Amino acid sequence: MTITENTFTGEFSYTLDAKGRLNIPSKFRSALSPDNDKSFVITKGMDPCVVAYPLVEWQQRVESGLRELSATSQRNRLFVRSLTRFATTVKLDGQGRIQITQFLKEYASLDRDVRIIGVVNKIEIWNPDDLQRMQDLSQDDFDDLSDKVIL
Amino acid sequence: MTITENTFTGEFSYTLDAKGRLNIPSKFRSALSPDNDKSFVITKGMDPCVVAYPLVEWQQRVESGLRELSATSQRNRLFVRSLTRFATTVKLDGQGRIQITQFLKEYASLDRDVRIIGVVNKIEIWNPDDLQRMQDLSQDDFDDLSDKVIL
DNA sequence: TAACATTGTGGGTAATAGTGGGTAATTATC
DNA sequence: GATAATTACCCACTATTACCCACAATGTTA
Repeated sequence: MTITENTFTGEFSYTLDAKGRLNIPSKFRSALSPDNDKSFVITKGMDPCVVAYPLVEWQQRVESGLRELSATSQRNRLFVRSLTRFATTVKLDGQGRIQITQFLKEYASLDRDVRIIGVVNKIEIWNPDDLQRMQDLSQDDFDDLSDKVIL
Repeated sequence: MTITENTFTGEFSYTLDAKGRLNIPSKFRSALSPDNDKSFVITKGMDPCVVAYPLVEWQQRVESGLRELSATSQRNRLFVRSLTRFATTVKLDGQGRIQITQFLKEYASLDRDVRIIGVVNKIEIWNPDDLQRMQDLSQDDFDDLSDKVIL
């Protein structure tokens, strides 16, 4: 198989309509493997954005990872809670859109125009202004990380 | 086999048509190994040009590395985002052309006439004027690099 | 050299994608 | 249990894209 399933790249501009519906780029929809049942898990990102995981990615990588964290540590409990509290499973409608919850819309200050970007194994949904405000990596940081990837 | 797969050399002049389509030199197309499914990943270059990787090259060298980076680190998130945001998978059409996204056209200030050059494992797409403006390496730089490559 | 294949380029058309809105079904509220 | 609010499902419109066909120029083969 050539195209990598559940892998997302690129940046797209979309609009959040009056009913709170958001179109998912067609390229992302077709990258979703069938076992996801056309569903994502959306939750609060670490940055001020909404993050959407393919359902199976969430179950296999995130949920199972969180399971490993001992609940005796307060820090762990806070971390787990912060991720799961706002996590919602959403399914694509007939037109390929998902519904963004009120809380997440406010958290990421999403208005009408949003920017959707693919970040390998997940998707981020941004307010265009916030995205632009994110500072770039310094050259030093870039150099540190460049042994992970050969460009 | 005479030609090395997924290896590109030479410089070619092509035109970007009104629909944003760009022909890939026939030599490059035939060098693409079949497992690429006639696809490239195009993205922002470090220089003001568009870079195109054969799909598998991108998956093996870039994507798989990015997958290993935990998103709990802010630096990692910035790094992954900076590389994937501008990356799009494009497939050759029946005539062997790819579609250049609006953003990349603007970034590399690509107009009608473009210069395509093969850079071993990837392809660069330049505005001819910008390419000419790039100065050549000095003899000192050559000396510094001479232990890396034997000419 | 004549016939043929390939390559770069252009354009028409059908299919798809993104967006908006109506209505029925479901859920929540009183 | 009746009503209001929300959500899910369906239909519709427009712009973009993908796919197909065409053709001139160049290269190749018999």
